[in-house]
Amino acid sequence: MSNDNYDEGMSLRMALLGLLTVSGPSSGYDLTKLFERSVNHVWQARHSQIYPELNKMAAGGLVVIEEEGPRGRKTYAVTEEGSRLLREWLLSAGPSRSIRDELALRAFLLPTLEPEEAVIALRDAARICEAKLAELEEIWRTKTQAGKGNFGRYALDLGMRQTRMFRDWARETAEEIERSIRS
Amino acid sequence: MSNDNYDEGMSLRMALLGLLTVSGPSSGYDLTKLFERSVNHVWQARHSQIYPELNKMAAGGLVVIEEEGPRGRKTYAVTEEGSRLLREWLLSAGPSRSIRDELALRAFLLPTLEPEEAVIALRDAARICEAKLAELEEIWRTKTQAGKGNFGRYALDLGMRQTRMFRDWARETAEEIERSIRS
DNA sequence: CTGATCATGTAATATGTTACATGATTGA
DNA sequence: TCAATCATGTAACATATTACATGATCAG
Repeated sequence: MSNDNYDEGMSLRMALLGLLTVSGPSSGYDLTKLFERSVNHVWQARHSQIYPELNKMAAGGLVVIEEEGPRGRKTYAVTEEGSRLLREWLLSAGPSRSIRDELALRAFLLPTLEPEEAVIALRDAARICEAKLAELEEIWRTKTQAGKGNFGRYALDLGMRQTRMFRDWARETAEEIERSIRS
Repeated sequence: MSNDNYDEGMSLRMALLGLLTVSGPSSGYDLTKLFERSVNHVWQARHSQIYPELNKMAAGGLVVIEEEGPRGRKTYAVTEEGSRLLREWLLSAGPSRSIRDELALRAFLLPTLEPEEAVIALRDAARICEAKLAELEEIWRTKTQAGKGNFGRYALDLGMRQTRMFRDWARETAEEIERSIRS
């Protein structure tokens, strides 16, 4: 039951399987923090969503409780079946774009503002990106020093590219609008 | 009640206010189609979500039923209050990135595959981007020809940049993995 | 012994998808 | 007349956020 032929919402499940695959057996608590530090740039999930999902996954045989630790800590590990499911999902491409990007939506609605105000909002956005980028670059430095493998590195690279791209768009669009104000 | 101090989920509301602002008074049916043809690239909503939301918005005084037409058709228009709310939302920046991007998530999880398979999936992703890019560029051409104003144009530009960025990332990452396979 | 962090969960509510349901109008 | 499209809605379910709730362990 739950989600077997319901392809949406598979994402959280896959994200968890992926994190478990790479980081090895982990608790829901670990996974919550891993989520925040890694996948978070493209997908969010809180502990209140992660814990029940792990229970469902365990019930479905995608993961097993490998060990029980100190304060009720449960360490999960991916099973053969979980591994197979993740692999299949990753290889089944499909041009299915399920995107929800609030920042892009804001961008989309920007032209409903007066040009002067749109410029202010765009400069704001660019400034936020700049800060974000500095943060990501700092992580990049610490990450490439320690030989922590490539997981997260590709995604981090993607995150930095994305942030740069958005910053540039915001700047250039602001300039374009300013030009059109003056003319 | 409903969502007043609940900042998530404000997005659908804002998208509808934005579309109404730009396209003028429209019905739920119109808005559903407008959604599909425009905002859809960054945010999705079905009619089953749009109709109830419009009713809530009308109850909250953000829109009014301006006219009732042929088959129960109701034409909504933005009120002063709705207009003000949209403007405030757009000007309240905040580094709040609420993103759910399935494609990026897949990318993130790629390193869990065998290198050879990851390369295949990356090439696949790049190919999909290429197709999407061609599609967006076609829209760009028809849009910049007809003087339909700047609505959608900034967002379309952003969409194209995003797609290009992702395609390049996929390609370059594929190449990097291939190099590491050979060594 | 005390505050920070580890660790797991549930409840209430909001958001989003699929499927179901109905009927009017238009154009061929 | 009949198929396509216009037009609105609800019901059941899945997904996600916020807040509530509890207690163990560790470091100073």
